[in-house]
Order: sequence, then structure tokens, then C-alpha cells
Amino acid sequence: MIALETKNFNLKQISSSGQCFRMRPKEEKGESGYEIIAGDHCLFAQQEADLCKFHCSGEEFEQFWYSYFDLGTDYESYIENIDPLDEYLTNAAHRGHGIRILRQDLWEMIVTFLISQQNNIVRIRHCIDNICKCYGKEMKTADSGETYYAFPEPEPLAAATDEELKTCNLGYRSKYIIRTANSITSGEVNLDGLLSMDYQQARTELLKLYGIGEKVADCICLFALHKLKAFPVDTHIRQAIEKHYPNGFPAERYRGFEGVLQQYIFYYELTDA
DNA sequence: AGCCAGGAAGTCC
DNA sequence: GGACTTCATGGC
Repeated sequence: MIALETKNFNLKQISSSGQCFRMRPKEEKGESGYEIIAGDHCLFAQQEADLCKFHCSGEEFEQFWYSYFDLGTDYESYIENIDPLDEYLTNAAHRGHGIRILRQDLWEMIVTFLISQQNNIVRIRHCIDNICKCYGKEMKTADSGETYYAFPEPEPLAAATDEELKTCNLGYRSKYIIRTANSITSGEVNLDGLLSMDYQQARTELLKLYGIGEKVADCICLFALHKLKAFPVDTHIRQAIEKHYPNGFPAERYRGFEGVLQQYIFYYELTDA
């Protein structure tokens, strides 16, 4: 178990920030915390104020979770750059000050945000749970020996038929996932290649995939490739900008980390004080 | 019951 | 290039 003092880190805020869908409140041995499943990893974590307990080995923490939670980055400096006259953004950042832009798996984000389109967050979780149970490897946690399912690899999803995927209740998105999985297994689009591209290159490459448009591509760039200049505009963000920024969001002031602010706004719009 | 959801592809002009 | 329609499913 790793105990750590953290700043600008809040499990509750991250779990409901809409960037990850396999993180949820959980009781373990009578203690409350959060279960986080990412790729084929699973972690139980607890938090009291700034003190966090990560129930994993030091090795797994250093090699995986430290990076996953982006713990090497100072988020307060992003918040300090916010225009103090911008009351809306100041309030949004205040409420979501414990959010981090997670460094998640590329393939997992591609599938996750294909599923996210024209869908609500509660149902997105169900859809992802379904495909993990059907197509992901069964795993056991080192900590407590509990069973969980890894996120499925491209191969089994590429091999699935539309009829089979239908049992996961993905709706019309099934065909997007099958065709995109085939684009990966065939080598038409190379996942490792995407990792070394800049934002514009990666975005263009992602747009080649069937079912991925500008918004989903930006989510993948932000949440998997950690391109903080990506600023995904969905229905909530569009409405918030129309309401609070009639002349457009002042992205030029925040060049290079617009994506962090986008998350504060998204979280602010989806939560109550 | 009916509207909506972290949109994108298809089909017009 | 823009506007308009269709696409499954279920949460609220």
C-alpha cells in the first residue's frame, strides 16, 4: 500500500468528470474508497482530505498509476492562469480543482468515446461493462484476489459480428467498433504510431476511423494522448459557451492547456454545488 | 410518455 | 460546403 500527500487530486471529482467510466465508489473490507479499472489494471484507492492510500505495490504505483493520474503535474499553475475577471471559469475551476487529465490507454479511449456519442454517462458505463465482460480477459487483483475484467483487445472486437455485439446493447455504435477494430488489426491505422504524433497529426489520423468525428477525436487526444490543447466540444460545452461566452471561449489566453479548462467547465455543468 | 444523451454518417442540394 | 435526417437504447 502506498500512502501519499497530494494536491489538486480528488478521487470523487475524477470519478464523475466524464473522462473515465470504470472508476466507481466501492466498499472493501468495510472501508470506503474507489475502484479504478484501467486497461488490465485494477486499483482500490482511498482518500481523506489530501491523504491518499493506493492499495497496490510500490512497483505498480511507480510504473503505472503515478503516470495514469498524472501526479507529476502541477495543476494549481493551470488554475492560477485563469483570468480573475472571468467569474464563471474561476468558479468552475474551484469546484473541479481536484480533477486531473488522466493518461489512459489509447485503444480503450477510442472504443470508450465511440460508445459515448449520443449516449448518457450512466448508460456509457453499462455499455463498457458489457463489452469488458464479453470480450475482456478475466483477471484477479493482487491486493484482494477479486475478479474483474480487463478492457478487450482489438482482436476479439474485430472478430465479433454485429449480431454478437448486439448483446452488449451498444445500439448503432456496434458497427463503428467492429470496423474501427478491423482498421487497427489490419494495420490501416497504427496505435503505436499515434503515440508519437503531435496533436494535429493524431487528430487527422483518428478521423480516418469509422465513427470518429471531431469531438470524439478530441476526447481521445485529450484523455489518451494527453494533448492538452484539445478542446472537445459536446452538447454541454456548446451550451455553456453560448451562455457564458457569447463572443467565444478565449482559448488564445489559455493556449496549450485549453483541455484542462474544458474539463473544469464540463464538470461544473454536470454537478451541483 | 416523451425528451434527451460527451455525435457521426448518409443524403440531399 | 452547409442543412437535414437517421441511427439503438435506456435513463430520467
